[in-house]
Amino acid sequence: MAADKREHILAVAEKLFGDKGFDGTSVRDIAQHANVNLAMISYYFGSKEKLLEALLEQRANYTILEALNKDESLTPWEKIDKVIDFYVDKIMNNLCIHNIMQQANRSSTPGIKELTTKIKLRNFEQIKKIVLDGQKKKLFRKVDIEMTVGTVMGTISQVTLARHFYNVLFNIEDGNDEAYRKKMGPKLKSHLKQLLHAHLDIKNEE
Amino acid sequence: MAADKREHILAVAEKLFGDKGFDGTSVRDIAQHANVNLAMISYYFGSKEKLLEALLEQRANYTILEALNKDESLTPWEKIDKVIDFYVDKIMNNLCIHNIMQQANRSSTPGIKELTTKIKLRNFEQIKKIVLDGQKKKLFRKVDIEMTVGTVMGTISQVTLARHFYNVLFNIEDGNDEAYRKKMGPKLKSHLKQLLHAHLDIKNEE
DNA sequence: ATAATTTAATTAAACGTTTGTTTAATTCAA
DNA sequence: TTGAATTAAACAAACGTTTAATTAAATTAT
Repeated sequence: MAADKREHILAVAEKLFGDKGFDGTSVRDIAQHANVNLAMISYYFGSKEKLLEALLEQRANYTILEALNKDESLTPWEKIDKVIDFYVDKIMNNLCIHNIMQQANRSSTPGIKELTTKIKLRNFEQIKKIVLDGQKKKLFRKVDIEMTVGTVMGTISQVTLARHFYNVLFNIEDGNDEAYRKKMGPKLKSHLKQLLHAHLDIKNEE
Repeated sequence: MAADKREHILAVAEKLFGDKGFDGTSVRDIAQHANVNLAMISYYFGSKEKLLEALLEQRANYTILEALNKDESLTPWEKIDKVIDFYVDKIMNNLCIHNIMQQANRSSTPGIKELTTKIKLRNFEQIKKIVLDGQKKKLFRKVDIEMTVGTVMGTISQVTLARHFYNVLFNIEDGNDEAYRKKMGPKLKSHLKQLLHAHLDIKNEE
């Protein structure tokens, strides 16, 4: 069936782009790993670049944050914790696509650059709302919001990007996605929560 | 002269690898931008991979941290601030090589992978020492050291890797290195100091 | 329902470039 | 005059993409 094959190609491309980068992955690589004729990729997607665009557009449906922000029953503190849980899970379960997005900023076509920036901006705005709300309610102190969000995103990115470094640090087998998730996911969550609580708490205002 | 030419090729390669990635940069690209015959790159370095290795080995002389750590006159708090200043300056003034190191983890030869990991491990150990010392002196509270260092490295990396994102956020012209340094450097420093002070201060122990 | 016809999916082969690297000849400096 | 530096040209391999032919599926007509 056609739709299944398309999806399969996308899944294979995600893995390969994530592991070896866009430029480091050839169309023949993808075709071979997907057990698909080379020409099928041009047939379905038009080109290698378009394949990447299709991949990003399909995988970047970060709509849960908006929903979370509309939930009036949650306090800003609860929202912060939920955002961390959501983000860490999301990225730890999509290591490849996250790596692709981080790398997509260089070289690639302006369209892809703008697409990834748009996604990041949308997420940033949602977290910003939470922090502003917490400040209005006199729970959070004054902080540099842009940099605070950068710390959350950056800490998580660090764990997915410098993966080999953490494999060595924690004796995790290279390439074992499941073991990495299990070890680093909980570590990331509790660290980020503790960090943001100390950072944002109005009691720590200087 | 020979040594100068070698250095010039390294400088050009650094810029191009940093901008377009290792796989996205061709040997002909480098030769052309360096105004050097194509064959000179093989002649001087042996291969494209070896050129990258030479680049990393030359640029990764992070010895200042060790010196800083031996300075007994500084308190742990002062050391933290100095490490942040040092790191931010270092990376903001070497945006390209930092991007290269972040990307070098995928695809590339095991030798390069190990080299970048070794550098990161060395830096990690130095910061770890400072934190442990602060804890021994009852100034810092108990924290997850691996993740804390990850936050520092990750926040800085985020600012260099997601550069286009911050260009949009702060209305900085794309590609203007100097403007980026001037805007983001101070922001990074003051944010990280405030963040770590709240995070590490034993008074914020829960 | 079956045959005819049209559309979609799939293939192997070839296209022209670009890739990293090497060669063999030449120029330069010691 | 010897060895290093530099060059233009060529190398084979890999690249993304296209072509033209074939098979499978869907649609229409009988």
